[in-house]
Amino acid sequence: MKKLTPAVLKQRSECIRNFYTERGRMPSFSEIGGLVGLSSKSSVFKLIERLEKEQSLSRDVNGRLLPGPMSHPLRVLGSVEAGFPSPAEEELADTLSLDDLMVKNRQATFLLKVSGDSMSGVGIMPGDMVIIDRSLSPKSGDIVVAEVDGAWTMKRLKKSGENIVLVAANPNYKPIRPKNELKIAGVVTGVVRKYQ
Amino acid sequence: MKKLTPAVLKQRSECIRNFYTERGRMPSFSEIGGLVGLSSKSSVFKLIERLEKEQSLSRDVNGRLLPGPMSHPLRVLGSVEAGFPSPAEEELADTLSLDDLMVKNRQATFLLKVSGDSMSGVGIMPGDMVIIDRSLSPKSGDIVVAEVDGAWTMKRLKKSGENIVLVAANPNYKPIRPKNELKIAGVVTGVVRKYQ
DNA sequence: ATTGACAGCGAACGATCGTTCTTCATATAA
DNA sequence: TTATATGAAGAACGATCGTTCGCTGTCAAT
Repeated sequence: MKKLTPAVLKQRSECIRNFYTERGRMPSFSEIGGLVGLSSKSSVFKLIERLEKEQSLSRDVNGRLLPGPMSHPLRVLGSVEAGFPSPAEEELADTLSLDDLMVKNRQATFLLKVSGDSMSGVGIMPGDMVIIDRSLSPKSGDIVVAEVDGAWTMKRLKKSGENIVLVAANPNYKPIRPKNELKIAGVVTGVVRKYQ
Repeated sequence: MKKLTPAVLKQRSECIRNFYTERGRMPSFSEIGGLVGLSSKSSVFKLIERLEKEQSLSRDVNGRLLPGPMSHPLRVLGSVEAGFPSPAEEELADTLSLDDLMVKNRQATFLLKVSGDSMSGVGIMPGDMVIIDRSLSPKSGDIVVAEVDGAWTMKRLKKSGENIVLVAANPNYKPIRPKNELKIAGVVTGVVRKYQ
């Protein structure tokens, strides 16, 4: 048999990962055999042993398979101006999942697409999606989604004593002082934007 | 025994869902028993049958458990100015995972923290994280991370024939015309920002 | 040509899986 | 009261799981 190249190993690892993202669970050894083209479970067993050593796979406390170190890993590197990392540095870097990073309380969280440029001054552009947490109590300085006098807007909340003002981050918009009621739907905890 | 109230049913369902989000896989029947406090697998079996009918759980083609309809759900709602949705609308809305939304090719993707305000004109602020895909071939108009004449920067790429220019989105920065070499590390496919 | 390492196959093992059945206790209805 | 429905327990089942062992064949170095 030919040598098992890293390329082949990676391809097989991706087969397994694809199964996980598509089906929401890890495949069994027999299923992995079918995915990568191995008719013996023991061959799969050896494959898994390898992938474990390479950290592209891990196991539960109970010995069950898990995708990657945990959850959906994304490499996090340094800052742009600090220089670009070498492959060696990458291996040391932390990994995380966007979901875990951005969402604390999944039950109370949802996404909202932004239209209008009232917050473009702080980098929230039309077309962006904002992550909103309903469970947080809004503090002064937070960006909130609120219903003021019948209309829904996204603005920055400013409290000074009893005085409450909603301020846009664009000088073209005037601060709003709610006359009657102010219903705050949630606090903006993050922004995501997708190019292409 | 007392009647099995919908509240209890929901609580047990959430126990299972929590296990999934924490551990990345569905629990076995015995494990579910431990989670919700049932010492018999057959009791768990009946519980699962119920949850299946209530659509709060589903099964594989192979009969394996799946969390809910599918994947890590995040509600996606309409745009801010279109008005805020009622609870009824929420249930109909699509759900998605941030990871699936933002990352196509996980192997070639990583995150980079932005420092400097050279791209603040397009809403990429200092402290934001950009999602970079190494596998994409940079096209004119893309925002790229590149090494020009020894220094790493994030700029917008402009090609016109053989002419290549890197343009900042901040008028304080002058366009860069790479003299010697231009190494493009990857294309920015998204931006995420986290408040608090 | 001989050797050794490696990739894969196939059989067999105990363990655990999900399922079914029977039994028991209790709450509700007649 | 008695009767019935319901929730849970427990035993037993075949099926599948992950694991181990021994074997074959091929590539590469000696």
